[in-house]
Amino acid sequence: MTTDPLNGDRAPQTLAFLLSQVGIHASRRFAERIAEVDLNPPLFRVLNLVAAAEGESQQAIGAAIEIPASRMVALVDELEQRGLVERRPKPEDRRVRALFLTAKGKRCLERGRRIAKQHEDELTEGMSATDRKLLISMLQQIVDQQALGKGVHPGLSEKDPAK
Amino acid sequence: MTTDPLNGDRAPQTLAFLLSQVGIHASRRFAERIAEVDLNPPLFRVLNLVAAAEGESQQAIGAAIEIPASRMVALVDELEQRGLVERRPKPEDRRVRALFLTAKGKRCLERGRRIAKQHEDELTEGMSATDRKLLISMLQQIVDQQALGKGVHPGLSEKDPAK
DNA sequence: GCAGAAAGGTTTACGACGTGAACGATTCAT
DNA sequence: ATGAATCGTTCACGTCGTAAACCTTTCTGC
Repeated sequence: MTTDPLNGDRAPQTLAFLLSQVGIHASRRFAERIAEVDLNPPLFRVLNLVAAAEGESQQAIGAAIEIPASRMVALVDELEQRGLVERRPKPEDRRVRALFLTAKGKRCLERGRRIAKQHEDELTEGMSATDRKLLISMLQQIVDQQALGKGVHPGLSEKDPAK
Repeated sequence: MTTDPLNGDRAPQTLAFLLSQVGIHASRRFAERIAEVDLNPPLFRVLNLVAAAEGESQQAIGAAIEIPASRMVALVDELEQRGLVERRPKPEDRRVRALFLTAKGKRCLERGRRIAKQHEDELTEGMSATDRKLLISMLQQIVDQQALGKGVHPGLSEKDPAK
C-alpha cells in the first residue's frame, strides 16, 4: 500500500492544535451531557453564578463572566421560564433585577454539578491523579500567562444544532 | 472588605473547564492571527490538506477532516475565488473536481504556516521545552483515549463576527 | 429641585454560520 | 439497459450572538 497523505498524520501534532481540538471536544461533550438537565453551558454557567451571588443584579452577574447585557436578558429569560431563577425588583434601586435561585433551580444546579463531575472524570479517564494535577497546573500556567478572563465563550452550546 | 463571590475563584479550576477555556482561547487567537493572510481556520486547514494531497477530489479531502460535502463546496469556492486553489476536472471521472494549489496558494500557505508557528510560540510562551513536550503527550493521551477524530470544528472562525 | 448624563434592562433587526434535503450529472453494478 | 450509488452543487432553514435604539430610573452639578 502506498502512503496515503489523507490518512491522518500520526506525527506529533502542534500544541496549539491539540489544545484547540481537546478543548473544543471538552466543550462539546459537556454540552451533550448538560443537556440531560435541559441546560446548555451558558445557562449552566449563569445558574452557577447566581447561586454564588444570590441577590446580585443581572448585569453584575453577566459582567463577571463577560456576557453582554443584551445576551444576559435572553439567558435569564430562559432560566426564568424554566422556573430555575427568579427576577426580583430591588426596592432601593428600581432599575435593577436581583436574581435568585428557586428551589427547582437549586435541585437542577445540583444535578448539573453531578454531571459536571462525571464529565470531568470521563475526560481524564485513564489518567493518574498525579498527571491530572500536573495537567491542571500547566493549563493554569497558560491561563495566567495569556491573561484569560473567566468569560463564557459564545457558541458551542449544542452538539447538534439541528435538533 | 468582604469576600466578593462574583470576583473570580482563584481556587483551582476543574480540568474540564480549563481545557475548554484554553482550547477555545487557542482557537480564537489563531483565528485572529490567521486573518492576517485573509484566511480563517477552516480555510487554512483545507489549504493545508490540499497541499498534502494535491489532485485529490473535493470530497476525499473534506472527508479526511470530517467536513460535509455541502460545506466543502463553500470552502473551496472561497479558496478558488481568492486564487489559492484550482478545481480541475478529472478526465477519467467527470464527476469529480480535483484540487490543486496555485502558486499564490503556495505562497499563502507558507505565510500561514509561519503564523501558525508564531501562534504556537505565543501560546507556550514562558514554558520550558520539557513542559511543552509533557503537555503535548498528555493532551495526545486524551485525544487517543477519547477517540477524537481529526475534524475541523465548525464555528470559531472569526474573532469578531460583526466585522 | 431641575436638566442632563449615566446606568440597568429590554427589544429588535441584522448578519454569520452550518446543516440537511433535494437535484442534475455521471458512473457503477447487474 | 436500468436502477443504485457517487460527486458536486444549490437552497431554504434554524441557531446564535451582537450592536443599536429605547424606556425607565438614578445620579450629578448647578
